[in-house]
Amino acid sequence: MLEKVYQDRLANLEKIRALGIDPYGGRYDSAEAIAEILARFKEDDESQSADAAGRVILMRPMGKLIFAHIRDETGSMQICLRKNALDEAGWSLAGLLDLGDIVAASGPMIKTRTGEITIFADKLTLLCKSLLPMPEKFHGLVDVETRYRQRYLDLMSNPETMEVAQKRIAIIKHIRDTLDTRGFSEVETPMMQSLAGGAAARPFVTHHNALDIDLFLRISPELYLKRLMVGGMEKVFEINRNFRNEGLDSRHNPEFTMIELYQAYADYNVMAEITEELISTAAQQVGGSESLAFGDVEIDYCAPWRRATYEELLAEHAGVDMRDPSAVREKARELGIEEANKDNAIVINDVFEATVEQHLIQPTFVLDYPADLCPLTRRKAGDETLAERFELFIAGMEIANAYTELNDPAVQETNFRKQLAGEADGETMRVMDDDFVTSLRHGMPPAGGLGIGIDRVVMLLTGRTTIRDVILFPMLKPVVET
RNA sequence: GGGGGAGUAGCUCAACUGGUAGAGCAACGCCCUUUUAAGGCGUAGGUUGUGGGUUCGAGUCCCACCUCCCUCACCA
Repeated sequence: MLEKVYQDRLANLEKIRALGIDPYGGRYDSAEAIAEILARFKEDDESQSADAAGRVILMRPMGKLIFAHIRDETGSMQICLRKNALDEAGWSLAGLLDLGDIVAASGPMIKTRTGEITIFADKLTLLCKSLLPMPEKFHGLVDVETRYRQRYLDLMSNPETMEVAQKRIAIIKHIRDTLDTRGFSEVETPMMQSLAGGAAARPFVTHHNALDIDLFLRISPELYLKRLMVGGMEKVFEINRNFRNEGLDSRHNPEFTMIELYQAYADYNVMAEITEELISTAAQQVGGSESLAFGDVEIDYCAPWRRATYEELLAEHAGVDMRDPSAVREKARELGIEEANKDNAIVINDVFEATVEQHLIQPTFVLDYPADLCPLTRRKAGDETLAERFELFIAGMEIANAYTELNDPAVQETNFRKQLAGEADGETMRVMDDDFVTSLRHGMPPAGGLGIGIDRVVMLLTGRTTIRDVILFPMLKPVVET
């Protein structure tokens, strides 16, 4: 059947060629964005005209008159093709159009008696013949697998998919603009690293043939951005992909987009303010409100957000004092968490993840993590057991992570060497990076650093509860030919 | 990786307790100059994800495999 449609359309393509028309079009400069055409339309003015280009998404042929809807990136509108108004080749072409073809139509623009703004074309230009059928015109494309595997079909037939993609673009642009205003510079650091540092995650491994060395796709840009701080760059950020060789689900994709930023002479409190500003203003601008639905909850992005310490939250939700290891271990056993061969910090964190995170629905900064969990973070002044770190949770998801950066090379070296019992293999943050320690010995200014998961922010601000809806080409298993 | 669910025409979906696989849209032919998912008449379109099995008979029941979704674990 598909083969028959294809053959029919190929036949139409040859008929179009026989009319002397190139079925694959060419440069076309005169089209105006459909949203702009519709916006400038004036009621009761019959002297208007317009020129629009887009994909044919609906067609209603009625003898010597064809109504069609075309859609461009900005919207869709009706065009009308009439035998009387077109030249002979133009009318022949109109008869050979299929759904999915890309055309341009220009001519007078008036409102029909049913109230629809319509271009009554006196010129029809074929810009590209489509040889395969569009998804169903009313229901669009529903099959999730096809939506992900053939995203172009999803984009062309489901306007909300295009809308999410545009909002993602707008959010990232908003972040860049805001940071530019604050005096930050965007930099690029290695995606391929000989040591996978800066985070705790299993890396992807690849091989460089000429050097005959294994390399890791980065799990974090952190240690490179800090080297730039040592070099004298005071406000830097990078928006790029990180790669983590772990499970896939509705909140995790193996490659995901992070922004990391560093500001000299700042601390984690400054990072919290920046985080609030970036996300709350993005909610306003892109989501249209500071209160947005996510699943069945309503998130209020109006700053300032709740700030609570790790210790307070653990007491509130787990009912234990994190400074009392035996109480924490007892709670862990109660929760069914294996604790026997793990260090205290690991057990505390397991209990925290099991009891607290799911309750952090409204934006919440979790402050002051146990220092042992944070090898790259400065200890808190006045309490060496805590680190000046926050994580931001929204809708139970970790959205951001920030430190007052550790710039003491001796402490950094010690932390790199200290492997905590109970950390999963290959998922420690304590990878010895001698060159990084050397850089700290040259002196890194005190600084605040921040990482924000862009995909998850886009999820929140577009109300999408699966990460695959905000990544245009999410990871899927390749189709196996059988 | 564990548990649960799904896969039927190009698309969106039906098919009772195992009994001749259907509809709408799209396609093809004819009619139609103001339609709005246009309408009317007609035509064509299927290895029911793949491979086995049970049965007189399998889309339906059983086994294995593939892919996707949900969920748990890991993780941001």
